[in-house]
Amino acid sequence: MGRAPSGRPTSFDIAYLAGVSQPTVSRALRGDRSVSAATRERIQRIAAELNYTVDKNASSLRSQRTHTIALLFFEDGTDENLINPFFLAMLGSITRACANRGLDLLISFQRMEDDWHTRYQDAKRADGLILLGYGDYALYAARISQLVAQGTHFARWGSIRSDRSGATVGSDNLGAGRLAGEHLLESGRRRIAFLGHADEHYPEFAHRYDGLCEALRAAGIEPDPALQFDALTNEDAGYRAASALLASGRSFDAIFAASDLIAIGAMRALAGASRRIPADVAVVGFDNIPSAGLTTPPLTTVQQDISGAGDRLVETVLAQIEGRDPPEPRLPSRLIVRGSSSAI
Amino acid sequence: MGRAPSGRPTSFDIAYLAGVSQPTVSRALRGDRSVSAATRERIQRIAAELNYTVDKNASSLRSQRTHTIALLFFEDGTDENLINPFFLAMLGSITRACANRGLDLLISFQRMEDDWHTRYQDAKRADGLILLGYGDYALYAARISQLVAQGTHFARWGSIRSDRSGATVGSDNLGAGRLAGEHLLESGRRRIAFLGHADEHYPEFAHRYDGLCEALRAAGIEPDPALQFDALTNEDAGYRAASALLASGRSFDAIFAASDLIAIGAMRALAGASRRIPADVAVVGFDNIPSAGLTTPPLTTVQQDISGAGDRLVETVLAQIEGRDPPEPRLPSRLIVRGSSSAI
DNA sequence: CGGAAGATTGCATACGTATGCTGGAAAGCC
DNA sequence: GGCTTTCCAGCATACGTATGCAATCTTCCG
Repeated sequence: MGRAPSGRPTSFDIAYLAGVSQPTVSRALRGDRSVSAATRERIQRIAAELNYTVDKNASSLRSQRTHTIALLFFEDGTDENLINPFFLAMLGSITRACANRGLDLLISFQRMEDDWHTRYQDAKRADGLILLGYGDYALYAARISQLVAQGTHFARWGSIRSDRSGATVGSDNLGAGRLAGEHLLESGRRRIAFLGHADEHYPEFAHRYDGLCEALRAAGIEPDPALQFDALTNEDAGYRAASALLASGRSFDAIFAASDLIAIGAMRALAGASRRIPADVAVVGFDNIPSAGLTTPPLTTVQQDISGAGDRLVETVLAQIEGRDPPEPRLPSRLIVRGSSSAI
Repeated sequence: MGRAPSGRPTSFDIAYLAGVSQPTVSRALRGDRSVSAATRERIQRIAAELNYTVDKNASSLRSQRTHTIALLFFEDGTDENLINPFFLAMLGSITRACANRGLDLLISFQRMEDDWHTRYQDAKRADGLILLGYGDYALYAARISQLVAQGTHFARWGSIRSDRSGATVGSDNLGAGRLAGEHLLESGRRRIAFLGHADEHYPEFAHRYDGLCEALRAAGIEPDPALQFDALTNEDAGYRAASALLASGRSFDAIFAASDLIAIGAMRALAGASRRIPADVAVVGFDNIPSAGLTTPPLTTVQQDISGAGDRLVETVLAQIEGRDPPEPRLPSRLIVRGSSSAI
């Protein structure tokens, strides 16, 4: 019945010591009911004594299940050394969600141009993928449909309205935009500028803008397209967008920025132009990054449900793998009111 | 010569199509010189056409090398949902270092109490470990020697003077503390308080304090132990430590905080007590987290060589795995001077 | 032209686990 | 008591790759 122990223990060693066959060990350790309780306990005890652990490689090879998820970040070239703080928070949440389910997490940063779409699941490294990244949506839309075509299990963080194919999980950006808009309207603002791209290349931002517009219209105000300025999600872009807004000469009494980093850049520009916040201009950001509480004045912002997001993303991937129905993909957000948007 | 292709391609399928044996395919794809250039190219072409990728599980099982490193974060209970920004930056750097070397990165957050010391390398999931975490050093010193005893390959981020066993990579905390001290002395400060633990439980902080003391003595000033206040690395602790300092009634004209988070908390306390920064009190932090540039006034701080750190950590683990000599473990830091510490 | 060295490739097998199938024993049923 | 059913465990094998060794073919040299 098997060979004697030697070196790092294998299931054969346990089998030898327990006086059973290797398959019985395998079954016992996975809690298979077809092993009697008595032998199961004996085997588990011996395994514990020997500090035995199942070899993941052998196990994955045989069962074709890795119990691992690969998390793929990507950013389009910019910010080589800095990671978007929002994604970092997300990373924490995803890690926890995986740990809770006994999954391992592989992590990798990708440039948009890499062939990330094939590397992990094909190499049997992971059972599924989670995709995370800002950037021009059009650039990876093609990759995504390729993933769908290949039958890759994946979930992605993004805007839900824009792609029905593939499993996308995301905040209710439309509702969140409306929330921000209503808050600014309630505090008496009427001319609300939006800093952030608002086209189909950046659907998340676009939906936030749409939500703002909805709130304005509901209050009987027709949105002014001239108050929308493009900005990608970093501080410099926010500074430039706000500078352009100031230079345009148009009057405005509030700024809704598509991200906190944009908002922070904008506040710098406003300070440079001696506009007082919130007296002259109210500012609302998006994401509630740690720095948001530290600006002067502290930044009012929209907080996404990050800890829910990790859970939802992991659950969505698992649902695909196991053929279950995916969970609700849309997550609520809430407004964090701070000093940058007090009433006039 | 092997069976015909079916389903996801294997090395047998490639072999069949190329009219060679499976071992030859394996050798060709790994660039083994013992395969003639002609066949190697033919095989590579066919493999590319079929979108073939080596099955990592099978490969790892056979070769006993995973080409994967496991990154283990841990924090002692506090901050369940927030991750220390410094470690996040580190994560980015480590990820990049792994990618550059073709390594995969497994990531996992651990509580100090878990049995992380056995889970990864024993299960053959990773060739080596990187350990990252603040917390009471005494708490995991035992685990670390256990790792060493087991022959686990690992590198850890920490303070170098305090443990010779195992491979520790870290900043030159002593030198960095001296740097901060000299800067404050040059700007005319004489009574410099230190906020952060300074005992053997937190060797990194202790060495920063030691560096400060060295600088003081070199300037002919005997350090006043009453100006040192314990603080763990978060904002609240900084606030409390600074409050205690203020309440002590002792005079001081500068604060050197063991981390930026502590510094930020301290600045809040100073503002509450109407002490002007830097006119009344200069403040220097440590880490240069993103928020450091956003405080009012912007925080002078010490920047560790994070991108070098990731590289060094990965290299140290690899050196152990491959039996090479480890690289120099000590990394230099530099001072980032901002508004919080201008001359009086 | 014989033999040795070198270059290529194939053969056999190992890595450690999981699982379909078979077989024997115990238990339940009429 | 003979039958079916249930429970438990073993046998055989597959997962896909990497590698020591033997075998073949070239080439080269005396």
